Amino acid sequence: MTKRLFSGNMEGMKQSKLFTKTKKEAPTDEVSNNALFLIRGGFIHKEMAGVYSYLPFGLRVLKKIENIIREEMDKAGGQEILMPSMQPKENWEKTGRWESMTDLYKVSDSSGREVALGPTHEEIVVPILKNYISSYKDLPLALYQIQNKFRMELRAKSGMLRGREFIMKDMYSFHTTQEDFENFYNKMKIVYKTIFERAGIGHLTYLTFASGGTFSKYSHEFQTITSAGEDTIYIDEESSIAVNKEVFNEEVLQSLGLKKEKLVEHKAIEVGNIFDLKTKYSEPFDLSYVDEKGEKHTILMGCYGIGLSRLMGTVVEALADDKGIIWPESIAPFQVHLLSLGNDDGVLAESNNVYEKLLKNGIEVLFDDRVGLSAGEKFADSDLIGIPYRAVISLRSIKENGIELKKRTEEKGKVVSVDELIKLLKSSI
RNA sequence: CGGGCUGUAGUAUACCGGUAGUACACGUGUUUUGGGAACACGUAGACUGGGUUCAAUUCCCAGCAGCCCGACCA
Repeated sequence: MTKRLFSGNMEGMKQSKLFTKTKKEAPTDEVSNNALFLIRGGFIHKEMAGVYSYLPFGLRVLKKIENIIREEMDKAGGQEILMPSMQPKENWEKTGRWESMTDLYKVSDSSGREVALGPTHEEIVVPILKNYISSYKDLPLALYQIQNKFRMELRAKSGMLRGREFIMKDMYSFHTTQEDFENFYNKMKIVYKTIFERAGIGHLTYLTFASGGTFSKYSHEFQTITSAGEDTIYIDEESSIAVNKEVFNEEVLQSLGLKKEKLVEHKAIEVGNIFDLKTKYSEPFDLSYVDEKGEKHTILMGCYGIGLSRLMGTVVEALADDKGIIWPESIAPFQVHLLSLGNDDGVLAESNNVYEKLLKNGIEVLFDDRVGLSAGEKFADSDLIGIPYRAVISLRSIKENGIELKKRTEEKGKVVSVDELIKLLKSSI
């Protein structure tokens, strides 16, 4: 089932009309593979260190990631909301984080009023709920949003992996008992695993034990193997779990039942995390409920984050080859890249026919209808952009009575009919 | 935030104390068309401020910005 990203006829796009262009030269102010490919392919544009605009391709990928996450959050019982980036200083003073959080962006206007640019939203979501939650009957509850976050990283780096403004899904859950919380927390582990599988990096992503947890001594991270990663983790393939270097010691391994000699060291990037917040944020705002007996209790909380922009960069890092990006079908900007080769009128007419046919069948297609370009240039662009399937129409393919179809990961393609192509693409998602 | 390096066209680069050159991209035209075509013509550039100098894009200083290493990263 294909989810429509946009209304109207935006399922397809003609490259001759697209305002972005691919770049042959790599920019010198980026080093990381994800930023280099995403910028060269026209997915993103760098505004300043750690801050990027999303261009049409990049936005499409982002929307697809967003849809996967939204579906899974909704399935897990989450209710979607959208909270502001500008946040009152008083809320942050109440939790002590106006002073303690060193990477908090504080901005002031000409009247001298100071506000925070949200790096996370406990300070907002908790006061909201004070207006609505007062009984045990209102709980449990889980709210989430997909929204821009701000963090004053002293050193933004690695392209989309560590930005100052980035896009994150943050969910907050609210519970009456520790048991209820733990059930939900454990459910979220499975939900997260599903999300990373659907995003195409499930095979590289591990539930990782890290420092910072409260109820179980650990916090849980989801780490994806990539050499561009900032963390070092030790993976036990058999149980499919990992231990972050920060808590890697004999005592921890023993408590997790892991054998040191079976663990393999990898560089990895944290694509998601889940936290037990206990009453850390409900307490300062006195977010509480009354139970069946009329007794008042402070609400227990958990929080669950996934960096969407980081996930996008991670997929590029983890799956690209030396020619460019290799998108998983689930989050590729388009399902198929249709290339029209040569300037023959018959080829152009046939390409247009096929393009229209694909659109009518609800297939998302990027159509390289540009004239005057060499075949090599179109192939190189196609490899860089990384759409899973490439369909070529040329004098040669017409002579062979079909379309040359090749996966991005394959060396050689095969000739198929339009109907076979449609059938394949309809079933692939 | 400490240390280092770097700022020349949309991008990537060259040379230079005295008129800034090239490639990609872009525009016009002709040829070409299965792995980043060719030619011709054209558009477009020295981060900001101060100093030295007859003269600064070039040398010096400061600021700003970018990158790298480190620290930091609920």
